[in-house]
Amino acid sequence: MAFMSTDNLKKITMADVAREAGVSTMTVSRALNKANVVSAATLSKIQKAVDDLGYVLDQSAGSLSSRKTGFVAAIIPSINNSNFSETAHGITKELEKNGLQLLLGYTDYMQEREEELVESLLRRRPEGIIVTGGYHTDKTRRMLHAAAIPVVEMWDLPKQPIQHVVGFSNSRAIEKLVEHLYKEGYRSFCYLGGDDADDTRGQDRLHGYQNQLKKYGLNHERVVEIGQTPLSYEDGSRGIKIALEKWPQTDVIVCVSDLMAFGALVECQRSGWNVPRDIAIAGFGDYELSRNCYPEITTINVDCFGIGSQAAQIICQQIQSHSESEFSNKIIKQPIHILPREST
Amino acid sequence: MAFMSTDNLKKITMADVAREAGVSTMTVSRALNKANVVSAATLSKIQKAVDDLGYVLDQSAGSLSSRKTGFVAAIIPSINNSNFSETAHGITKELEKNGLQLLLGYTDYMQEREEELVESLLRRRPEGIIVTGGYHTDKTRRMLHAAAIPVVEMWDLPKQPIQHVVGFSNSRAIEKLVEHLYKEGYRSFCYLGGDDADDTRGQDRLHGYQNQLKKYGLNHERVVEIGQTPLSYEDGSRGIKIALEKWPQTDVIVCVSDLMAFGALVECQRSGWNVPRDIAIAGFGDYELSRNCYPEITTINVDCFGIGSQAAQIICQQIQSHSESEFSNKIIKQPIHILPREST
DNA sequence: CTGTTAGCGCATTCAG
DNA sequence: CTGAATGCGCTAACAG
Repeated sequence: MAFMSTDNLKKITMADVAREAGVSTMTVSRALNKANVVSAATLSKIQKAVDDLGYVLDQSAGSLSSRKTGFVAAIIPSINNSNFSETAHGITKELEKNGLQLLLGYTDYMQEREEELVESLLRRRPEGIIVTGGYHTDKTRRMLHAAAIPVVEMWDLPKQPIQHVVGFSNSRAIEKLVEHLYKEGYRSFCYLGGDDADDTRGQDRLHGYQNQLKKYGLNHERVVEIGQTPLSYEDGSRGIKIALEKWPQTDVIVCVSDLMAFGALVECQRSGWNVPRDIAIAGFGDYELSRNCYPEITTINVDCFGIGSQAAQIICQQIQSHSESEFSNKIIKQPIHILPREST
Repeated sequence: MAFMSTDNLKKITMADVAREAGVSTMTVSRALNKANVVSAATLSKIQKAVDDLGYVLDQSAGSLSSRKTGFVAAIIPSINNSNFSETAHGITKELEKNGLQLLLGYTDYMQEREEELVESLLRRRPEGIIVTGGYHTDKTRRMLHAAAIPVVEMWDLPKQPIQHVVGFSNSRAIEKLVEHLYKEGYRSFCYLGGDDADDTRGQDRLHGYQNQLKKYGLNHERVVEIGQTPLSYEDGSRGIKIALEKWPQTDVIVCVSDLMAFGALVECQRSGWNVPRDIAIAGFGDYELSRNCYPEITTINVDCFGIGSQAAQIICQQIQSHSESEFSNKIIKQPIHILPREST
């Protein structure tokens, strides 16, 4: 590639393009915004000018004028090795179709960070916002309300939804899993989860576990709480050792996530315990991993990608039909599927 | 929570806050931008007005005026279950410290999407941009140059860097791995990779593999190319079956990624082949998984998080010391570590 | 189909 | 430490 000159460093504006093409800036604006309201002749003149000058539209100026930023904000706990990355993918895909750009914020599982993230994202004037879970501070709720934009809560079924919801009941999911395992004949249960009070979805899952066992009159107190979110393999490995030392009669271990379940499974392989003969293991989340390990892990499937794309769809609809629609709040309950596999 | 009234739906601007606090908008602006140049008395008046009105600063207007958007753009292939999510995390963390917001774009491993992504991100007037790899179309290069902002290429060592680089040689990494395996005594190699010509880093890895084997005068033609990026477990499982059918004498399989390696490992477990006794397996990327499975997978470590945070650091430095610095391009070569583990 | 006028909501710059 | 005037680069609204 030839040496690139450092000349045209001064910013090129729409006015430059207009002058070059011999039209007004308004015509350039129309041409560039794909409004098919410009004659073919002028369009090509403008195209040429744009190419010659290397002009790129300045949306930050445009959105000030049009009061449409084209941003949608989303807040998720983490993007690493978690179900939420699938959700982020789903959101992005859907927004892309509508020409919207995602502004992503991570809390790193620190609930208290949500408030500041919401504020800093709101400064960008997104046209909609997606948040994870149903637990928010009062100030957060106030800010979201004042923003007067579509809000979607996802990954849970909040008791007091802000507006729209795309989620499922984490406790109900585990109840169904326990029910399934009970029917399979398991009676001596143990639970592996995190020790993080902030992880509200984790807490909900534990409650679901305990509720269901109480219904059966079974011992629901064999619970190992170990590790901070994001929980991972090591926590599962450490957890199962503790569990089986304390309660060697356990025949099935329910894990708060597939990652923990896999860690537990690997620990069994190392220790020469046969899964599921000696001990059965179940997880949560239907990670790609859990259907691609040996033995495959019994788990609960939730449509992570679908949660994201549906949440984004709601935002897009609300933006287009700019109805105030206080009365059309959508509560979308995602289906949950128990996937019995080799590990139980 | 009490019923929320739908009244103050009209946008609240800085002028409203100024009126409420009995000062000029300029003073409000200074107070809110943390410039400690406002008297304590007026500051608290402004704070009160902001709280009462629920005002949130409008950065999209501010950045037009100040010519600083506070955005940094980054383009990565994918965020799902890949090393790049760690890199995105590293970028975000570093930008956060500097009060910058990441604008993320995914190519989904489609090289041709980079061009349109660059253009749409540049419309947002980011103050810097980070791209993955060193292969870009001419138009992309032109746009990046014309943008006159800091550019970092990462995850590779381009022959013709645009500006700054944070990366490593993918081919050199595999050469080192093959060298290690050779010293361990392996002589009958096989390679498992994708069949995607677009995956330039994958191609580089294959070349490294073949180069090193040529040096040893060993057969370098046992290559199974299967699956599109992002390669995953299934590709590894299918690949190792094909490989061992064709070349049963193979004693070590080198995989383009840990995910494929794990898929291959699981296939061995299912088929009752002992790893590493019957067949050894090595991967690439040092995924958390590969040190938490059984047997642990020999792999190549690259500091994914560090690549991201260093790339972001360079951007931040360049933004602050707004030097044109055509001559201070940083080429940061990341270290590569071979991690011998149980699978070889 | 195209141009003109006005202004989006802030921060820069210069005065006080 | 505070205020007034001005304009960032673009698009809405209207007129032709």
